[in-house]
Amino acid sequence: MATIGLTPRDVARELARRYSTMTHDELDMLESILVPMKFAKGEKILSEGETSGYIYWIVKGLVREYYFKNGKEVTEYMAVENTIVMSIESLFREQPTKLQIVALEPTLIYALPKGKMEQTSMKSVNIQMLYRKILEESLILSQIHADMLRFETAQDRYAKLVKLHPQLVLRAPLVYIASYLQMTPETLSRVRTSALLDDK
Amino acid sequence: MATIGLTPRDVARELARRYSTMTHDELDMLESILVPMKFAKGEKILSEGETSGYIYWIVKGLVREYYFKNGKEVTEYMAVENTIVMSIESLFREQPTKLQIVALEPTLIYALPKGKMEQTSMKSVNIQMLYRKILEESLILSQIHADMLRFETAQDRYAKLVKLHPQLVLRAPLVYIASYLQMTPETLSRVRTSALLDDK
DNA sequence: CGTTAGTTTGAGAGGACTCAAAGTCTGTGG
DNA sequence: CCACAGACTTTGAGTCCTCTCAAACTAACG
Repeated sequence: MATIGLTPRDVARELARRYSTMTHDELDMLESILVPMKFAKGEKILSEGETSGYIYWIVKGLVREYYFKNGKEVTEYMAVENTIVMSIESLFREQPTKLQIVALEPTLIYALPKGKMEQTSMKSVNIQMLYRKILEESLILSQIHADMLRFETAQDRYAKLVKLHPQLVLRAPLVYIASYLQMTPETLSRVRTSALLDDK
Repeated sequence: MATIGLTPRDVARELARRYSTMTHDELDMLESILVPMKFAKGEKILSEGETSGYIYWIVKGLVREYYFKNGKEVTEYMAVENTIVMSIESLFREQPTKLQIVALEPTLIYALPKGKMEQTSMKSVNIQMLYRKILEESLILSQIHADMLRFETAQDRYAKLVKLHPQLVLRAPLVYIASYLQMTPETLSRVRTSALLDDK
């Protein structure tokens, strides 16, 4: 399999393309702080109680973020390649995480250490911008997610997810999609079969 | 009525205290970019279609952020004094806002112009930090809000709001609290009366 | 002090939940 | 390479929470 797009340099370029613009020197800086990480299917990326210091950029794979609520697992977020995951509360308040992150597929991540991002932000305006844009985009995404869940039937929520994140729907197990969409697995199963019927 | 805490200087100090630390020069800079705004009850702070350039810091009053979904008003957010409101998508993507902001009480705001915040961030590390912390805090709040709405009964959601934002519950009209909590006004009304009975 | 916005109460319908059980898939070890 | 175990998905039946629609009531504002 080709590895194009998977070297640290490629990743730095991709981040720059998406969130900022950069000189060669800045690309060098960014590249130098990236931390590559590999996870097998089912492996924990972040475990409960750890304090996270990273923003995770997913290069390849599928990842699930979840926590326990009233004794039940709740899927807070799922992400495929070319997106960002982080344990917001842990990262920014520097406290142990309640959110856990697992790989649902073999996953390659380049992690941005928060501390180094802050330091580097002081030296480079474009890296400062990169960091800020990442935060801004995360805010926008969290709003879009909230909107998807607001005042909609189970049917509509599922339809919207299919439109917004088709990859996710195709690759993630039903149970997790269900809890991401705030419904029981049984309901999602029924929604899916009736959605199929509607298509005809 | 006393005006302590309401001068630009006081506001700059309060922002510094909450989100960063600052030298006198930096306080001067911050103070110089603050834009005071006054709104009467019912007045629009941001109207549909405008492109917002501000982060609003509420010094006094109560504010509601809402949009239309399937022809109905949905309350996205409400905020009292010493909190921040902004139209995230409009501000960061520089596009016309779908979110509108209205004052539910006479409201005093000091607005932080995004452009100037960015410029000033390049001159001052602490203002850079202030800006970043504001974004980080907003992310955390949006998660806490999402958690409040997840997999809970109408009763529980209301109870949680009372705990998290008692001021809001006391001061905002029932209709808006209901739509903020994703339930109909009828349901909230019933929840409230039965909550009273439970207390005895 | 009337008019309108906001809140309460009632009755009925329906979507999503729970609990239960059967069926299917997947990966690991013999 | 097959078979079993555990994980995941589907199907069914019954219940309940929240919605909708309707109407009465109350409060706020000009």
